[in-house]
Amino acid sequence: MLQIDFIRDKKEIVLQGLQKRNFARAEELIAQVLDFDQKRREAQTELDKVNAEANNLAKSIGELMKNGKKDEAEAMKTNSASLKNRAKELEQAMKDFTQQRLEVLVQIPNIPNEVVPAGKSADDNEVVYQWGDMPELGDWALPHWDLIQKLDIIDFELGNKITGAGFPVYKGKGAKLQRALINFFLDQAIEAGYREIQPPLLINRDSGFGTGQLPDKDGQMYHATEDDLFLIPTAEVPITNLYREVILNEGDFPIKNVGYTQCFRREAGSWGAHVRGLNRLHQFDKVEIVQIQHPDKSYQALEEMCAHVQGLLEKLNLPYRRLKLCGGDMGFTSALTFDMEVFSGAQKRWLEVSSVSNFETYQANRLQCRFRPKDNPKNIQLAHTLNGSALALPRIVASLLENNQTQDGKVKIPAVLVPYTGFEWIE
RNA sequence: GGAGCGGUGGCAGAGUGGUCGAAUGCGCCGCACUCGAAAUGCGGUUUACUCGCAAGGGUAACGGGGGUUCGAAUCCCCCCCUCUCCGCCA
Repeated sequence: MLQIDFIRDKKEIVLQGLQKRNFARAEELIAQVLDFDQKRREAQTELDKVNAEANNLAKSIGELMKNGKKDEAEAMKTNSASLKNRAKELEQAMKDFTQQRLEVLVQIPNIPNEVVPAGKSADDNEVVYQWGDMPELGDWALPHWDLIQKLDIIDFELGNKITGAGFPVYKGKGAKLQRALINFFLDQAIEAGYREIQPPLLINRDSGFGTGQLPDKDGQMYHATEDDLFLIPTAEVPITNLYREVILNEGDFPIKNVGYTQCFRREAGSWGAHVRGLNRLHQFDKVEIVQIQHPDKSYQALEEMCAHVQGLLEKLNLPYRRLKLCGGDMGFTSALTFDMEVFSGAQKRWLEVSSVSNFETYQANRLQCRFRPKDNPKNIQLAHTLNGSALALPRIVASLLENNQTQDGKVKIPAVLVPYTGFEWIE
C-alpha cells in the first residue's frame, strides 16, 4: 500500500498517478484516507497528553505512599480514575481510525512509474521488443491439446477423475519434460546469481497480506479452512515474505532469490473457449525470481530480470515479444510491469509466459521490509521489491510442442533441454 | 491429538508490582592507546507513532488480546506460537 506520509505530502502526484490507471475512486478514497488520518492524529495527540498526566500522577502517588502520606495519596486516586476513562475512549478512537484508514488504504493501487503508458486495457500495451522467427507450420499443424493426446504425454481426463478440470496429469516424456524445464530454469537462475529457495506451499494470512493477495483477492486462492491457510498462487508470496518485518543493511543488497513451486489458482470466472488445454490451469509449475533492492537500483534490477527471462526464451528458441503494460492493464500492486509473450504456432496466438514487475515500496510497506542506509543508519527506509516468472511452464510447453512439431507427428526437443530430458524427440 | 516447559532488545540471558525501554555478556559503531593490529579502557547502540521551523519534547511496545491496580515485563483470564515427551505417521 502507499505510504501515508507520501499521500499527505504529495497528494497531487498520487492523484495523477491513479488517473493513469483509470482508477475511478481516487479522489474519494484519498479524501477518506486523509480524513481518517487527521482524526487519528488528533486522537493520539490527546491520548498522549492524558497518558502523560496519568503517568505523572501515578509517580506522585507512589512517592506519597513511600513517605507514608496515605491520605494524600488516596485523595489523588480519584483524579486518575477519570483520566483512565478518558484514555480508554481515546484508545478506542485511535484503534478505530487506524483500522478505517487501513481499510481504505488497501483499496488504493500503486502509482504507475512515469514511463507507464496511459491506456485502458491489454490493447493499449506497448510492444517494446520482438525476437525470433515466426514458425511456419502447414495446415497439418495441431494445437497442443491435440498433440498431447496423440503423444499421450499429458492427460486431462485422468486429472478430471482425480481432482477436476485444470489439474492435468503429466505422463512419461511429458512428466520428464516438466522436470527438465524446471531444472533448466533453476540452473539458469542460479548461474545468474540467484539463491535457490524451496518455500512452503501453504501460507498464513499475514503473508497473504504482505504481498497483496489479501484482503481482497482471497477468492483467487484455495483456502484450507481448518487451519486458515492458503495454497500459494505463486512462489512470489512465500519468497517475498521471507523479508517481512526485516530491517536489512544496505550492504545486503542485491537480494536475489529463485524458487520453483507448484502454483494453485482458483481462476474463478475466467474460463472460456480461449483457455483450452494448457493455456489456463488450476495447478501449474513455475520458477519465480524475486529481488529485494535498494530504491536507487530497482529499475536497473528490473531490466536485468527482463534480460534474464528473454535469455531463457532465446535459448529455447521461442519467438517472443516484450510488452510494457499500460496503466489500465497493470496489476494492483505494480509500478511498472513487462510481460513476455511467446508465439504459439498452431493456435496462432501470443501467450503470456512471464510477467516481470517492480513494486517499488508498495509491497515493502505492507511487508515492513526496510533497510539502513550506509551513510545514515538511523534513517531506515523501505526497500523495493521485484519479481518475475522465469518461467511459467504450461504455456512454454504448449508453444514448444506446437512450434517444434513435425509433419509426421513428432516433436523436437530444443538442444538446451536435451541434457535435461535425455531424449531428443517425443514421438 | 494429550502432557509439560517456555515466548523479554541484533543474539544470549536477568528481571515476579513503582525509581524498568529494561541488568549483564556477546555483537556492532565511535574515540583513546598503537607504526599498525590484537588486547584493554571510555562512550554509544530498539522500534513505531506523535508535537515542534528547529533545538527538543510526549506516548506506546517485554508473543497477541482482555482484566485487576493509582501504577503491570512482573498478578489473573483467553488466544497464538516454539520446544520437549507421549500418541499417530511419511
